[in-house]
Amino acid sequence: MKSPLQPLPRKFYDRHAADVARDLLGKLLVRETAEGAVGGRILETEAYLAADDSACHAARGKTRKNASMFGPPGHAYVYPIHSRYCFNVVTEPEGVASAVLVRAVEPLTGLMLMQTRRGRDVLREIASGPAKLCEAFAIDRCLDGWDLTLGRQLWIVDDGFPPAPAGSVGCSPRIGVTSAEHLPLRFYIRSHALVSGPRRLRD
DNA sequence: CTACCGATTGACT
DNA sequence: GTCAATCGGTAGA
Repeated sequence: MKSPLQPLPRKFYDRHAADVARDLLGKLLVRETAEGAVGGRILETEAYLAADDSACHAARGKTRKNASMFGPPGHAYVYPIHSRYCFNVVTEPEGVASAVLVRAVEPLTGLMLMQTRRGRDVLREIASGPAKLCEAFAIDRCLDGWDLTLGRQLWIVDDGFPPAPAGSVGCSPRIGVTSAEHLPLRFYIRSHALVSGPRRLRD
């Protein structure tokens, strides 16, 4: 019998990024630091593909910034943008550079700590957005390349929460990208108040 | 070295 | 809805 807080195995991530993005919905993101533990359920993801995806950071080859994407699946890819951070999980075998951006989670544990880190109380301002989520979970450049299957510091678990039924999962173009903007690679829990973006992209 | 720009957010109309 | 702040990464002189 597995522990309910067992990290997702590497094979979960060793698949096409769009499949991983869809299947991450409903999983639990967990973060432990000296300040305490926080956790939240994943509500919204975006896939960035290894092939035919000009919006993927790896589309123009390997650099120091995107090196984690070229590594093994199940590791974090954390990058800075606009003076903030975004958190991805690396997918597909080593050398196939694809990833899934986690855009929103529903805060479940450690809400007070997250509110303190964010400097805000309103639930929708805690982790409804890729950079908001990183601040609430204290995810920064130090965690770029972190192995998410170790089950410490930062990992993802299946806590038995029922998978989202097909009808409750929305799919749309990715938010904020300026190329390949038509590809339907964003996945989210429909009509959930804590999904990021304008209202029309939430239901 | 400089110039440009972005997988964002928060403040404002 | 609009828009500016902000700064690391990248390309190019």
